[in-house]
Amino acid sequence: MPHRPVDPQLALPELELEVLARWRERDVFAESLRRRADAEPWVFYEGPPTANGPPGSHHVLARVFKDIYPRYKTMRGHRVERKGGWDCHGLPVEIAVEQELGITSKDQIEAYGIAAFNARCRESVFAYVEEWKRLTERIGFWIDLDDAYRTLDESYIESVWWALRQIYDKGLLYEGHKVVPYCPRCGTALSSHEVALGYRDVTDPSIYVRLPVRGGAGPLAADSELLVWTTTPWTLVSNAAVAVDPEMTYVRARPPGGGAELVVAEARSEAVLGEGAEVLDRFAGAELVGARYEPPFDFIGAEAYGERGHTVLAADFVSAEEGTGLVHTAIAFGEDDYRLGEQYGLEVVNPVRADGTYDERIGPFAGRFVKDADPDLVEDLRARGRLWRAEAYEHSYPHCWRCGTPLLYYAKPSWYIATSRLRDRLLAANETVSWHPEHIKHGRFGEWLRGNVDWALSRERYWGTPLPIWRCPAGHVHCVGSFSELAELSGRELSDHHRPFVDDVGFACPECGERMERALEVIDVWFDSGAMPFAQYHAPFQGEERFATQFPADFVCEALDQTRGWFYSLLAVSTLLYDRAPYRNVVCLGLILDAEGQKMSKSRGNIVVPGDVIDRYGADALRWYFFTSKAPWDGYRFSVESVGEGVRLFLRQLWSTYGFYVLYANANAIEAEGGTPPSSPSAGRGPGAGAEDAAAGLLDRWARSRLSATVETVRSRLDAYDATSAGRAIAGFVDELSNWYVRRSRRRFWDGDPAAFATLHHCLVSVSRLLAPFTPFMSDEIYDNLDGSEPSVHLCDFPAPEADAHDRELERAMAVSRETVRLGLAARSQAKVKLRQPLRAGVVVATGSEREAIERLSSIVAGELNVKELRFVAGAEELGRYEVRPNYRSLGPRFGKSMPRVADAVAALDAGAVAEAMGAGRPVGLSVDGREHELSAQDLQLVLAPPEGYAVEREGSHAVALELELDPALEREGLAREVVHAVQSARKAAGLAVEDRIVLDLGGDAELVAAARDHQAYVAGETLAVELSFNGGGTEPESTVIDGRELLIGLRRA
RNA sequence: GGGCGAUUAGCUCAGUCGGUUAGAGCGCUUCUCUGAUAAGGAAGAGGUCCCAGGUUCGAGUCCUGGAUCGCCCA
Repeated sequence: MPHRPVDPQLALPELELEVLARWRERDVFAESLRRRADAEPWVFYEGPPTANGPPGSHHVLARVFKDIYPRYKTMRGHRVERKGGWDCHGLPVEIAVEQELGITSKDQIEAYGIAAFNARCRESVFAYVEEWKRLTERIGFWIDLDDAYRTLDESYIESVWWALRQIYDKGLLYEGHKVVPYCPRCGTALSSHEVALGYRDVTDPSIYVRLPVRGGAGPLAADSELLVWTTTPWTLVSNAAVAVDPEMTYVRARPPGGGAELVVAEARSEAVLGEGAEVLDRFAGAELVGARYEPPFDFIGAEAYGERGHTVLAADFVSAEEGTGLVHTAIAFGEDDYRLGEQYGLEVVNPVRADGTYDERIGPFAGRFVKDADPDLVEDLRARGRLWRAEAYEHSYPHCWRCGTPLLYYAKPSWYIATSRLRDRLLAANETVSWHPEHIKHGRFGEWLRGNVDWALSRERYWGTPLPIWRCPAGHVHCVGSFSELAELSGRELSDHHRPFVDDVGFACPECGERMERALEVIDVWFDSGAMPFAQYHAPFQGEERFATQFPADFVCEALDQTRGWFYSLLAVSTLLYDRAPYRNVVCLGLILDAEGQKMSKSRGNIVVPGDVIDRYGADALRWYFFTSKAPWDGYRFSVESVGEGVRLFLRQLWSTYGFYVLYANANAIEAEGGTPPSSPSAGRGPGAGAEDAAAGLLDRWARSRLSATVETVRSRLDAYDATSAGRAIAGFVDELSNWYVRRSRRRFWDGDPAAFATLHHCLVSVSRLLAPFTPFMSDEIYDNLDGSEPSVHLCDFPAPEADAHDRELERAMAVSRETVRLGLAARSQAKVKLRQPLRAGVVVATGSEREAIERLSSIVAGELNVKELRFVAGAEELGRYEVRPNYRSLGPRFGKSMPRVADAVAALDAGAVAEAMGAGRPVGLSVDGREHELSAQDLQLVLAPPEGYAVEREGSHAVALELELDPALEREGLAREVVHAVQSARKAAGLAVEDRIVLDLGGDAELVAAARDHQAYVAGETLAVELSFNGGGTEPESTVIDGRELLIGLRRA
């Protein structure tokens, strides 16, 4: 047999394991790279995961999308290196290890020992690496994990040091203050990631504070008071300034109950002062700028902040949605405050100690925890008449996720990269990138870049790339750019540059000769991953040539949450070093939710384990689901069941079509053949085959044309990173192949028509190549069995459209014909006449090109409808009436507001006359509002009105009616078909193979037997009976009832 | 609180340049076809296209506001 028999019971998981074994045995992945060794590179970057936990469904999602495009591009002729990567550093790793060790603070880590702690971290990040490798292979993700980059490697760290030195040399690396969330109990700053864990709804005081101005100036009177709002009274002791929006309108108003004039934003006046405040003046915020006022507390004088202390400043963050439009500003305790202070040169004054208590400067409050002092501070304000109003305010506020202490926002020293100075360059680089979905580019990502602030690089942690900064007591700074440089300076060689080993390496300051010590921080892990384009090759120390061909990437792909993560860090590092984008195309994947739309989480217990899906439906099914069920960036409602549907619909349909081919190819001893089908499809058949053969040729041509069109679509969609549409186009073609081409060509396969085999073979092999990037397992199985001229489909080129195969005219004709069949079947169903009963004629209403199209394919239509002939009528008169409708698309723009009256006038036209005029190509006159207009054919649509008393189905401009009257000959033919059907069932029940010949004997109802006798040759031919007799069904007949008549069937293998 | 996205049949999703009768698959009911198919075909039931305004001759589609959900950020 030329082909392995195909098990109709598709067992994908088992099949895939066999294919995997074949890939290993034939070394297919490596071979696919070798064959493209000299081809033009197409560059993929792996965004490194951390293997300190098992891979989940979202990882599988990312990995299959990371797989499909490289496979596609490889087949299109590119060399696509696929170097894996592992992200090894960072706080999440440290936290996991802390949990393992049962410790919760930095003190405990240091007591445990940094070296030992980091050793645990090093182990932890590879804890699940074998599981990752297994799953990666199992889902068919081709990536080289044996040569993966690892961010903890010495070579990787050295490249990162080099990059930081470049940035330092450009003057973009500096130490500055940043307001960070800080836990006073744990004594450490928290990362944003940690802060996000600890938001809680709390009630804080919400107070309005009066700040009397010092001397009236501009619109202010001498006794005016500024009104500010805050929910953190404890920060009032270090009030440095008041911020206003210079563009906003403010008022000076006397509140309803009298008293001093208060200044608030006009928009907040009523809400804050109450109804009936007497407005004395209106002015822009700009006029307030520079005014001096008395601070809420006197503990710290204006001079401590500098020249502009306790004055009104213009700011861009003032809102009039809450508060008063005048914002209390404490430089040390807020992000906006701090920036404003920087902008106006205000000094940072922080009277709060590291443990969260006031220092001695705050007199009576010294030593108290700031949050606890809130009520007393408010009381103090009230006693001094400085409180306008106090309320309770409910909002979400961050707390330490470990100990529950409310976090304080503190200005702390930290190392920064001045990315904000490169904002325009970042934006320019972003312009060169093609984002999928597109809205990310100028939406989430673009907005983020526009709001770019300097990159806070340092972390007071342990497990990370050490910051290569050394300082001497005189404040000189040296940034080390390589290991050899450090060795030269210090005279020490390290085999591991992690903490703590690098910490005690010191050297003499090149400027002053004093000993330089390392700044103890490590760097943000995101910088690690952002450095991967060069660090993965240890460039520029090694691998510089490889880097040159592998930068920038053509393609990266991660989940949406990486916009501010890896997508940003890559772009930032690349822009800092090379002033260009590190990638050309980005695909952003959405989130995976459970079947109810809930986020998957361990606590909800709704995690879908990828292995479960794969064991049940296979990796191809899972991949197909991710690729085609929806646009990947919209996210998924994922469950084991949801994957099953795609299997049934598509993979089984393909498998069944493939199985059909193999079954009959083997039965007819058709050899595997690679090439295209013969140009003359009916070649080899006897003379005078006639219309049937012509139709067969048209079906073959149609299949090839649809294939070519599909190839074109798939290529253009994949080129646009739209796997969803591409996959759906393939599914559409497979459906047409199975439910139309094969269905209408079955007889030819039974008869062994080489043209049919060649066509289907060509289509299936092409589909296997189209599908290779999507479902690499099944496609390779089909390819291997049907073609096999290469060791794997993944070593083939991607199909190219065959320009000469594309016959749009034929495709249109087939579409109309299929529509006609649909109408005819509906008419049959309405008349309750079985399809096995032949009818004399189908009457088709169609004109012009539609009629020509159906006529051309009439034997196909007639065959499918089981009618002896197809007749055509041009007019509707015989079958129904026409209605005429306006074509809004063409008439709307022309008539505008008169359109409703045009529609009325069109409805009033005589449809018959319009049909006649249109048929003759004459314009149709129309009178609207007393004026005459001429309408052309394209302005009007003729629609068939529902007829009465016919078995007719209509839609749009054409319809099909069936002649239902039967004569005895037709009835007998119908019965003969029933007999054939019954015998076929009996064959199947007896377990015969499709090609088995039989000896058949029939008996039972006289009319059935007579019908079979009448059509003896037909019955014998259809059932492969080498002998047909009518002796009552033999000795042990099977009995079947057809329309109340008994048929006795006796059959045995010949 | 800010930014981004989503909301169309019981479920999962299409819906082109704004065009008047909004589709498919799954599921359900009834029928049908079958020398590949757990498939296919037909009919039926199933819709306030999230809500409210607006633009327009005409809005699922465009604009504004709101609701709900999700993500990112604060």
